Amino acid sequence: MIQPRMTHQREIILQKLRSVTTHPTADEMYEMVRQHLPHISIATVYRNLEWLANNGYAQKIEVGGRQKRFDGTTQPHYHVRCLTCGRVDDVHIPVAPIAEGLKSRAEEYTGYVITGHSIEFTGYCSSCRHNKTKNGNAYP
Amino acid sequence: MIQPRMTHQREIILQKLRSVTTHPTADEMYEMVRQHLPHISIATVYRNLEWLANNGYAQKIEVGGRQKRFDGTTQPHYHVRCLTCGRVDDVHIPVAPIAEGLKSRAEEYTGYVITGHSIEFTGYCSSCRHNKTKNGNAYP
DNA sequence: ATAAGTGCAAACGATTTGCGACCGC
DNA sequence: GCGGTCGCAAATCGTTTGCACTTAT
Repeated sequence: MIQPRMTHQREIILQKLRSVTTHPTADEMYEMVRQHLPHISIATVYRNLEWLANNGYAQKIEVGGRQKRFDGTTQPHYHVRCLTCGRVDDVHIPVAPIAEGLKSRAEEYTGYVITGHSIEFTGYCSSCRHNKTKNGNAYP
Repeated sequence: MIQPRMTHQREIILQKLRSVTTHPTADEMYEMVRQHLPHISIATVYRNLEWLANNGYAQKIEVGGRQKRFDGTTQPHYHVRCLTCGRVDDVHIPVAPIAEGLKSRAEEYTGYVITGHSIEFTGYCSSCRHNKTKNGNAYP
């Protein structure tokens, strides 16, 4: 039986994650947390983000792009990702009614037992539309 | 101005990709193509899959899991991923009517210009439900 | 006191890149 | 022949892991 501990590092990581509405990557979290805990290791950040996600304190979101992102919110919702700058924002469309319709249809068509779904929108955020200074499209 | 060439490697890669209904990862493609071109390099496979995706011959699909997958089909559709074995199948739900409703609502809520969306279902495929021999849940 | 958690550095898996040789057009 | 493409090996990027040391309970 595991006996989880609320360490100082874990506490700060969760607090920082909840303090933002963005969806930071592990290394963005590392930079944020380092301001309070300068000696923290990137491995500790990864381990704790994983732990927080597995224990219902946060969610790990696997959207397009190379890095995984983390979300301090636990209720289900959808995401938009900017194709220019890579930022990920929430889409506050009600999930439940959509989910019902999709789930049953998907089960019929595929023979899977469906346990979840996610929707990722892609497009251009307002700030990227304004500064047309293309940044090399780092996030295709 | 670029002058793309249909090299032997590119041709075989596309042909192999179109010959399957699965959604192979780059290294699965490498193994498949190697049966015909034993000296091909994994780098060539990556470069060509990227090229095919960027030039409308295939799509790169970025679902959960560590590796990206490729799809020889270019018309839009959704995917299901098995949480046990990691396989990805198509979900033949009509995309257009769903897309319209979602797109406009997402734009309203976020201020993004939405250019696309993808839906990924997760669940358990029929063969994984039958062999309950858990394989360590390699694909969370 | 004990086992969960840490920091560090090294290992890892997936993908990308630099470069000289090669081959479609 | 020119320039796009190849194969190879090395480099890079994000993430995970082994290990000796801390620390919360």
